[in-house]
Amino acid sequence: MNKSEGRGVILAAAQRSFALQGYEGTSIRDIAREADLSLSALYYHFPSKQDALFELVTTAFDDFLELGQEAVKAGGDDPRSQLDSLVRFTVHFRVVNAEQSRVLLLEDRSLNEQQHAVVRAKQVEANDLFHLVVQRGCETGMFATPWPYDSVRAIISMCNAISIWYRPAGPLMLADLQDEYVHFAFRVVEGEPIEPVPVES
Amino acid sequence: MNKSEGRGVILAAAQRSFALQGYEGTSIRDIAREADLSLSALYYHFPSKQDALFELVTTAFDDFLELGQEAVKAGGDDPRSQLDSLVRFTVHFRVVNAEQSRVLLLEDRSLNEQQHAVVRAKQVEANDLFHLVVQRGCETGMFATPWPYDSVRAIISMCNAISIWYRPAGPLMLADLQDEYVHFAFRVVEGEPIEPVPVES
Amino acid sequence: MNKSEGRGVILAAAQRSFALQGYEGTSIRDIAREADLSLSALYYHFPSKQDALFELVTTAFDDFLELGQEAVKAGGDDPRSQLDSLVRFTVHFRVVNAEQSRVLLLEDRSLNEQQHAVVRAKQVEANDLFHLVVQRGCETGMFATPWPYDSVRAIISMCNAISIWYRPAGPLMLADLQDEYVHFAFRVVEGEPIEPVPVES
Amino acid sequence: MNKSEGRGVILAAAQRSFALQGYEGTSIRDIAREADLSLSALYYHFPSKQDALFELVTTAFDDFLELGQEAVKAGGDDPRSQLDSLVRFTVHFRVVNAEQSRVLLLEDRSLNEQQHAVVRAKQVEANDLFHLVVQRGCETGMFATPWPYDSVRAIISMCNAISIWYRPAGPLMLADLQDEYVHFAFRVVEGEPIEPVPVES
DNA sequence: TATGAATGAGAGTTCATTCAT
DNA sequence: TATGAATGAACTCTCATTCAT
Repeated sequence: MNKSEGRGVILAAAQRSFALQGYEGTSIRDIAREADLSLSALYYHFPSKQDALFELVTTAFDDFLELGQEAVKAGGDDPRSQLDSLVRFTVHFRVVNAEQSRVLLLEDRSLNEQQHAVVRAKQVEANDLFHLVVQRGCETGMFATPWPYDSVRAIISMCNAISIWYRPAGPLMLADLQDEYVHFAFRVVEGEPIEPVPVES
Repeated sequence: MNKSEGRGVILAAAQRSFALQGYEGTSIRDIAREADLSLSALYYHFPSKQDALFELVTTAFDDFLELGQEAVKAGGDDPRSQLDSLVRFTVHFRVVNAEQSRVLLLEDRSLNEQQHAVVRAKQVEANDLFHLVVQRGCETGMFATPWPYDSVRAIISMCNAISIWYRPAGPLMLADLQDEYVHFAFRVVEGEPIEPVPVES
Repeated sequence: MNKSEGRGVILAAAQRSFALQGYEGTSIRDIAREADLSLSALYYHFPSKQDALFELVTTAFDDFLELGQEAVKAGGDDPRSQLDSLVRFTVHFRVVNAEQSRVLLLEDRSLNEQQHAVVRAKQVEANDLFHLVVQRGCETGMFATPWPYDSVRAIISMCNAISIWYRPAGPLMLADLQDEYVHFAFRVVEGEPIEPVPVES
Repeated sequence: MNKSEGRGVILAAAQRSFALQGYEGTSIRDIAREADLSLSALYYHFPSKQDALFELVTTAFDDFLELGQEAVKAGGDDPRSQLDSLVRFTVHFRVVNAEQSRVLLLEDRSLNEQQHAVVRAKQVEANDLFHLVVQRGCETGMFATPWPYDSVRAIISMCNAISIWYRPAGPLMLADLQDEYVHFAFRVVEGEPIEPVPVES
């Protein structure tokens, strides 16, 4: 197993464990077991448990950011289709990368101050994806909400929560969930959705 | 200090610590220090750290439930004023009892299975406060959302998140926040708010 | 066992172990075994292994200093009888407290910077006991050495080394050793001993 | 880099590290870093950390012994000039090879029993250089000390200690130090130095 | 009621060392 | 010759908990 393989295996194991038990609730022995490696092998690849968390969280944010930016771009120039695309993507990300999302959303408090600062910056950047879109939508009169900033907070909150309650075995199809949340988002910012949403439970 | 005082001091210290560092990230020595008590004093009052968490979480849920039920009642028979009252209360609770809320929302995974079952039941009960109101609102035609169930999830998610991002030192007054979130909730369930919301940032 | 007893037992065990295997070569399990205590009991009494070393070293220096000052005083005003008394005491201390001396002489490098500074100050104070006596002896013409400072270094070095090579089971009686080293010391500083030394091997 | 170069680099790195932090306080990673080599490269050249120490210590003793014997020879037949030469050489060795000396003097306790036996033999041989000279000096009446054996211990102790306190940046020139210690040695054995020592601080 | 002293288990981390390449 | 990857044992230290007083 070469170095980058090793790192990958460890990160995957750590993500699974952190998502399930939390960072503090996970021992590095848990991770080693999950990765089917010896304790010390972990320390060949990562200087500390916290560094592994940091790498997980930053990677997760970078992934989200990159794809989020693409989603906005894919929405063209129209804030409405940008919001549609961004919410659709976010719901997708929270469902498909639920573990990654749970770690990123819940475990950042276990980073040290310096790491936290880095992550907070990425967090702001990620939120700004939404803020910019909604801001422009309001300026162009497409969104009528009196609270552009807090409406974004509300939308982000509802999307993020998906990664916590969503169970893949459940009845909700991802596509339906995306439709729903796009709908909710447009309701919150008080804009017209770009296309009629098919009504079904 | 009598017994019930002692319990109170300990629970307060535990709540502060758990809210800040998480259950697993808090040692029983942290709590003792925070409560300015000896380690053994803690064990006089609580059989274990986990039991203290359990008591915190159940109390928090019971508090929320009791006041939530009152809020619904205070809304009379009209699902619209019930929703108004319920959201207003929830925002209030998440702001004023932010620590309690953070523990209740984030630390339940550290309970044991049996405790978790108890808590999950209360969680369902709490969510049902919203579901029943929205359900009735839809049945009476006052709320037009095609997804009564998931719209409640969205509303609950956005309200709960407040306890995470809200900083009391910030510019947002509680009353404004309540107005906003009531507004958002009505937008999500697609109903008419019971009174015009004053527009200000 | 009360707290100060506990500390005493641990310090004794640590001293024995450090003297034999060195600080770095001694694990806290070694100390615990030697003290017949559990690992964790050690941490009830000392915050760290290094702190135990620090306490040992400072105590050893303080003991040496206090008794050394008394020895000088006991020598009255005459630098010759002061030197006699001081060397006699030092040899005694190095023989009787050989373990303590070995730790103090060899393990100070394992202290942290701040602790080291404290210890270095005591070291200087201890050496000054000799320097002051020899200085005065030279000023009064009783000692003729052209190098008062370095002759003290030589005397201290030879005395300290005793704690390393001396074996109590060996043929050398303490009293004889004291006579010898007093004699050596006077030879080095080039002064007349205060009394004829009985010659025997 | 060929094999013997590699060994040299490693031994140099080990010596530096052991002298500074002690054998037990030095990890094999410290040595690798200091030698700018990989961990495995060390194990190509030495079967174990302890073997490297053994080689360092034996080499140091062999060096000292060889040069010490030459020093005695260079002193001709006269015990006085032999002692002069031997002390002069020892001081030189302790100053110039201070690291080597510190390892040899302080770290032998970390050898295993068998290695220790080998080293102890060399130690005896090295001390015997002095003992033989002083013995003859006493037999010929040139040295008057009543304790030939212990006076050697004292002389060796004061010389060895130099490698511990000496700082090359300090004011003491090597040549002066040699003069001083030759003087001290003759005082201790109670013999006439072979030449007048120039008096200066 | 409350504490000081102690404990066994387990935490994260580093150790000297090995081995396939 | 030399290395990257891995290992088991041991490290210092902290954990939740107990118990005699």
